This record gives sequence, C-alpha cells and structure tokens, in this order.
Amino acid sequence: MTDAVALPLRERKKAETWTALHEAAASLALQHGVEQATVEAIAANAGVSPRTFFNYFQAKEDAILGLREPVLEASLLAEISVTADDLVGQVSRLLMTVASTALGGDDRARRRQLIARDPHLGRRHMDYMVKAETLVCQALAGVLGQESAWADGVEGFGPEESARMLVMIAGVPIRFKLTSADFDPVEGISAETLQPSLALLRHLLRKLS
Amino acid sequence: MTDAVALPLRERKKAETWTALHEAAASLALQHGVEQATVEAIAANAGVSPRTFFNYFQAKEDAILGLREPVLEASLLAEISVTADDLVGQVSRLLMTVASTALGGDDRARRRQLIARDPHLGRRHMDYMVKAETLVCQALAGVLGQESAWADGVEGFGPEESARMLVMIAGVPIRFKLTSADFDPVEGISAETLQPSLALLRHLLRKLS
DNA sequence: TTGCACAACTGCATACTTGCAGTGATGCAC
DNA sequence: GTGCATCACTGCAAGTATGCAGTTGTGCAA
Repeated sequence: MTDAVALPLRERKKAETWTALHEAAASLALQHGVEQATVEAIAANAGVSPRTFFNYFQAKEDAILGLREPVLEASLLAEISVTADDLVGQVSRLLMTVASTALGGDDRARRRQLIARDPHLGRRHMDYMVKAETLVCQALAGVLGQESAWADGVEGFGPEESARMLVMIAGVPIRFKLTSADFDPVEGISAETLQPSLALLRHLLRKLS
Repeated sequence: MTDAVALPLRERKKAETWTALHEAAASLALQHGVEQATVEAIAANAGVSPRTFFNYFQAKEDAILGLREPVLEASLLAEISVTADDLVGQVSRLLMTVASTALGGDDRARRRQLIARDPHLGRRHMDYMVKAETLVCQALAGVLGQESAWADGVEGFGPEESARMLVMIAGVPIRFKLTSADFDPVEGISAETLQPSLALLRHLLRKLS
C-alpha cells in the first residue's frame, strides 16, 4: 500500500488499524480456515476489541479479502466523452475501475489461496459492484444533464433516468464477466479481459434493436 | 391463498406452518413495529421454535412480507417465441411474472402499511429478482440452444452465454422500475407499468448500437 | 401391521451483528 | 498552553443466524 508521508496522526492510526485487522483476518483464515478465524480472534490479534472490528468492516469476509468502500476519482469522470460513439464501453470501463478501488491489501497470492479454499468469499464482489454502480450513476447523471443530446431526456424520462439505465446497461458485461465460470476473482477485471463480454453486448444490442 | 383440497398431510402442515409464521410476523410487525417483532416472538405466536422459523424464511423481513422462492411454470416458457422481433420485451415480461411468484400472502393493505412505515422492507425485492433471473436464465438457455439463429452462439460465446446476457439485458427495465422513486412495492410490476421502462430501454438500445 | 427411510422439527451451543452509553485521545481555535 | 468539539474506541447487552445431534411423525412397502 506504499503509504506516503504527511498524514495527520488520526488518519494514520486509522489506516494502521485497518491494515492490522486485514492482516490478522487474512493470516488467521489462511492458517485455520475461514470458519475457525472468529471475529474475536481477529480483533485480539489486531489488538482491538471485537466491537471496533465492525467499525472498519461490514462483515468478516470483507476483512479477510481487504475490501474497502469504492471511490470515484473526479479526474476519471472528466475523461468521459458523452458524444463519442463508444459510450457503453466508456461507462463499462469506468464502472470497472471504480469497482476495483474496493480491493485493498496487496497480497494477491494469499487472496488466491483463500478464495480457492472458500469460493463463497468471492461472492461479496457483487455487493461492492452494486455500490460502484450507485456511485457512477449519480456522477453520470450530472454529466448527462449538461449535454444537449441528453439533457432534455428521452421518452418522457429526464437525464437522471437516462443515466441510471445507461449505467445498468454498461453494468451488464461486468456482471456477465463476474458470473462467468472462468472469472478469476483475484486478478479482477481489466480493460482487456472485459473486451469479449463488451463485444457480445454490442452484438446483442444490434440484434435486439 | 384459497387452499384447494387433497394435499398430502405433510404438505398441508407445511403450508399451515408457513402461513402461521407469515401471519404472526406481519401481525406483530404491524402492532409493535418491525424492530420489536423478534423472531422469538414470531415463532412463539406461530407455535413453533425459533429454529424452525429459519427453515421457512431466510430472514425476518421475508416472513413479514410473505416472500417465497420464485417458480417458473413450464407453460410460460413454451409461449416464448425466439424469432419474434420483441424478444427483449418477452423475456422482460417473463422475468417479471416469475419474480412476482415470490409474493405470497394476500393482505395487500397490511403489506402497504408495513412498507410505508419501514421502507427498508422493500429492498429485499431485489434479492428475489436475482433468484428469478437465475431461474429464467437456465430455462432460456435450453430454448435458445434449439434455435438455429442462436444455437451456434455469437462472438465466440455459446447459447448459454447468449441467454445469460440476454436475461441481464431484459432485467434492466425491471431493475430500473424497481429502483424508481415512484415504484409501489405493494402493487408490484405489471405488463402495463413496465411499458415506459421498456420503451426507454429500446430507445437507448437504438441510440447506443 | 409392522418396520424402515426420510423429512420436519427441536434444543443446545456458538458465532455474527448492532445499539448504546461512556472514556480517552486528537485536532483546532483562542 | 487551555478549553472544547469530535472521533476512535471500548464494554456490555440484546438480537440475529447457523450448525449439529437427536427426536418425532409421516409415507410407503413388505
């Protein structure tokens, strides 16, 4: 995580506690299995109380995988060109990028081992996908509202509604990839591995419209 | 629920226990609020143990609303015409019908009161939407596999993959409607109320492809 | 009718999760 | 530095959820 300097003490301690909990959770789960790694033991190993554990993670699985709340950088939003012809692709990739910010921690090998042993750990990815969707949705509504081609809305719906449905459509190839048998939850999704699913979506869009 | 006759005793008792738990849950939640209606109290009022409660419902909210596992009637599947030009609409409506089979119990007024007081109850609809999607997905894959236009697959994907993504696309207008501010979780979605969302989807499909 | 297989159900033990009231450290203005 | 608002953290208590081993009742076939 290559922490830079100059963080306020409070922020730094918070980050340290986060890391301590994640490390303890992943380590214990690897040694004794997810079931045996109780919240109590994790908290004890990290030197905090069980109650504090839930101030950092919504569920034990999140701590083991090192999942954070996703964030959307303003600079990424600025790169979106609403008038370009590959709008679905752009939004899909944005969605993917935002979703991937939810993955904290950096020990990929360990994560792979954990998910291999307990596949159910991988399922929480979808939850964080939903959070990313919400984030992108709100942001995109703002962008569309300032574009003449979208601002007026279509078919009796405003730009907010257009944005909402657009994000849902752009989310399809990602959900598709996420639920594929060959999906690797450790590597996540990249712009390249998303390509085939995006191609299938475009093909179906033509076939159905 | 107009139970017909001639059910085996075992089936009948199971249905009775289901109804007793749902009635107790809805009634207690209405009287004292969702928070105060504990699983323990619900089970006691229904005359079964708390453990048994969880053999019937995955969560307290499901019991209060009377949600069941959705089912897909074979006859509905037979009506699907893969070659028709309104395939998205057909699948959307099928999806909607299957999802609506998850709503058991029949006291609409009570359900309305409950959701009005505790809006978070409505959110579990989405979970059952996912289950319905899975169901329709598997079924549709079988249908597409027998159609020459789809059997070969497209863009390097087989009919299963086409079906999966097709269902995701058809699910968009429903998810859209489900997350709309004006959505009424009591009335659910009908073929007519789905129309505008479906129109917006078609519009976007044309605009994006 | 008897006996068996199976599903429903139960108690018990344990773990997960949340709310609340209280304590102490931090950051900031003065 | 002093005082204050805020936040991180804690203990405690209660509610939610699950697994397991054991019991009871049902359906069915001999």
